Amino acid sequence: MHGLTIGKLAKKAGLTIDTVRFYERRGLINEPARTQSNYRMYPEEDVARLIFIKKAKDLGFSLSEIKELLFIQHDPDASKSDVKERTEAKIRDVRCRIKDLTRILKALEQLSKGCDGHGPASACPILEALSGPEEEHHHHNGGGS
Amino acid sequence: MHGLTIGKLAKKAGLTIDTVRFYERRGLINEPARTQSNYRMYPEEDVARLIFIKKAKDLGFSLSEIKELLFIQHDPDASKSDVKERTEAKIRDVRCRIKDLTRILKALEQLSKGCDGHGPASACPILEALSGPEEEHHHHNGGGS
DNA sequence: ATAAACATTGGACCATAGTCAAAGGTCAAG
DNA sequence: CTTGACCTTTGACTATGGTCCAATGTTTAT
Ligand SMILES: [Zn+2]
Ligand SMILES: [Zn+2]
Ligand SMILES: [Zn+2]
Ligand SMILES: [Zn+2]
Repeated sequence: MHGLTIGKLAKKAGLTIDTVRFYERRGLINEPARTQSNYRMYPEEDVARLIFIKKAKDLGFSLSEIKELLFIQHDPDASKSDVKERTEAKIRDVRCRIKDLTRILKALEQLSKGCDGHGPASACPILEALSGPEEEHHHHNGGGS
Repeated sequence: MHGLTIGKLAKKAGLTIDTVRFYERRGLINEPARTQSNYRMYPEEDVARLIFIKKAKDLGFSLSEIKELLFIQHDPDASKSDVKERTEAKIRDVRCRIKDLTRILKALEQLSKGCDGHGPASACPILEALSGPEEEHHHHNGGGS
């Protein structure tokens, strides 16, 4: 018998069976062949495909973005620039999120610095700042994952 | 007549009616008094409370964390250190997320640098890197929001 | 008086990425 | 042949933060 059952596949890829089936429903992996008894039988290549998904996820790509990357990977007409553009878009997205978080961090640090941490909360400058008048604030660019 | 209907309140706070009711369900604002005709009537203070929520949200606090902050704010026995500790925890959380994103950014930049963007995707080093063998990777500290 | 604007409730639905359970069929070992 | 491990399906549920809808009731303005 050649091929892997879903359990073997999941184990090789370091995922759960549920996750593999979830990716199938989402169209990230092809519906595999079935045995006479209706068990899914996967080709060895699907291990690599799942590892691809995991790695891309670790890089911050969403499942739908990963789906596109997988499609590109298997499209003979796709060009490197298709991949590179998506990578650069993700870089912009991540940079934007880092900027947003950095602004938040600065604001939190300012607030924390203003509070000595002693005495009743009723006189806490952090709470006072949050209770103060409204301000303008930045709005985040769409972006993926 | 004193007090605000939900529409006025939402407008003053810059939220939608649905969001105000959602916050009520989540216990972020008290259930308000009702008129004879069952309309919610809010005290003016609730405007400040909603603005507090918005500001805390902009600082990266989750609704359940904000609920705690609001509770502290109105607890005569609460101390500044309760607030400060939560602020510092959020600072650690945000720093951790920035670090995670920075690692991701570096990895994406490396990948992007390796690809000239010309030619067929079949020879794209980005896709090759994603198809390669598995590596160890960092695991993110729990953390809130 | 009548229409527009506003309020009420309950519940469904969006996206994201799974996770779990129930009820049953299949396969390998002892 | 039975037990346990493995597989099948459907569908519900988790967490987060809302958003929208229908059907109905109320208030306000003209
Ligand atoms: Zn303080
Ligand atoms: Zn941003
Ligand atoms: Zn490339
Ligand atoms: Zn982290």
